[in-house]
Amino acid sequence: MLDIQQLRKDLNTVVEGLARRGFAFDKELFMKEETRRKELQTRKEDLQAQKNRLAKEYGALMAKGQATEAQALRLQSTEIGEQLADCEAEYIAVDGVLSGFLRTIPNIPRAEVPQGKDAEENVKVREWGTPKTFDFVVKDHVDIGTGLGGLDFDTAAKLSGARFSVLKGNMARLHRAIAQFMLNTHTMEHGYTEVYVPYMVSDVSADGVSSLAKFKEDLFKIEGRDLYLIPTSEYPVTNFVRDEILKHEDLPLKFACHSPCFRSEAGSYGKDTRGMIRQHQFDKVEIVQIVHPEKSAEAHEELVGHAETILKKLELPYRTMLLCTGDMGFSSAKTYDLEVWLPAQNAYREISSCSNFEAFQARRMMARFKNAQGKTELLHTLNGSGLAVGRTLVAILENYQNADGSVTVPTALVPYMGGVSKLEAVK
RNA sequence: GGAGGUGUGGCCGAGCGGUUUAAGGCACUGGUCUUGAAAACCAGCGAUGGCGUGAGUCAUCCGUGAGUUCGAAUCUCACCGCCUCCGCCA
Repeated sequence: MLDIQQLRKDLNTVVEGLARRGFAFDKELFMKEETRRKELQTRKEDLQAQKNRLAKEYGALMAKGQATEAQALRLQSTEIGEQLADCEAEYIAVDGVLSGFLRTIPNIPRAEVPQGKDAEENVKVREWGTPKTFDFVVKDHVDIGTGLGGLDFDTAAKLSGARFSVLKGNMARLHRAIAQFMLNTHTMEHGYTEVYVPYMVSDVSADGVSSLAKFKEDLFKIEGRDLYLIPTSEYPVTNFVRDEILKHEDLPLKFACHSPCFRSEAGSYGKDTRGMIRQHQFDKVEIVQIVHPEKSAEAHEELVGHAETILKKLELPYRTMLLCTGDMGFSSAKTYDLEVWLPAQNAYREISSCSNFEAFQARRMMARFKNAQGKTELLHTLNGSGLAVGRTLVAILENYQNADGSVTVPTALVPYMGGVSKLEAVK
């Protein structure tokens, strides 16, 4: 959510900022509703003040036994009460429209975010590793995984339909090893606190991190309950600080969380239908930081570095992309995507997305802290995938495949595999 | 699922129809004292929004929402959370 004060004082800057990401802000609607809202609020408060005064005077008169005089005040109060009821009803209606409108406006991109309309215009900021050359025809992760008997999409389809997978044997173990390895790296080397969280959140929590009104369709909802399956553990974890006022000396908060993620993938029909790239359910290790507003830009770079460390340790070639204004998510002010090399696709594919939301989420969820001067201020929130577990598995299968169909386990993961250094056919 | 209890500021906790402008304490901030610190003492100290250059001022907020009343933290109803006991169960 944007700052209403800024909208009032500096509307044009906001409108221009939003235009950069292709969002047309309805200036007229906003000004009309906002003017009306302010009028109604002033009137409402004035009536309330009158009513408060009359009630007090009434009490004083009754205490003195002047019942007749008191009676007159009571009539007056009733009359004001009626006016107040009308005014209040209108205020609630206007305020509802306005705050509903405000909550569907995306964040303003930071100045250094390149202008662009879609992923085509993202900017590469760095590249790490060199894609390996193979002296045989490379297979994609589906052929490799099913060939070894470790990936089973047919059984998954029987159980649950499309976009699910079943893992077996050392393939399942490797999947678990990847998550363990990531979690250990972030907690033991990067200073994050491990958390375990609910995989369902309330509508209020969901609306704290993004716009529930806008993105309801992307989530799975629990029937008959106001609960949603989380599309990422950003949802529960960032909400730790909702409606809180933290102490500045407790900042930054850094959390790492391994969880499954559930996405309806509405609107991506026909996209990445093969394999594990795009699933209704996948695991992810998320890293979240809650920081002082002056530190968020710095924290963002650090957090991207933490995600990159995982790819480096796994020796997977990747590149770091700065998303252009048109490709950023709703709540983000700046986003870096990490793209890992997939030999079978002969392309880099997204494996992590690291965003700085600045005060956007904090304002939605009233996440604040007391600064050194004792004033309450909004926090800044950031998060990133560190990394998507399923896609990491895909990248390992493809990059570490051997001519005989086996897959070498990356050195960093061997200890997590109980010493197993190669995936062979599952019996 | 059944029975009972409970929800008040950053935290603890009093208040159960009208100077509540939410007591008191802890924590925090400033000051006095001290070589320094602690202790003690003095003072300050909630959130959100409106108006005002400003000192200020007004409104709202005691789990949430409705209601009763001239007036609600306080009374009524519904919902939600938490706690205790019983039942069931991984």
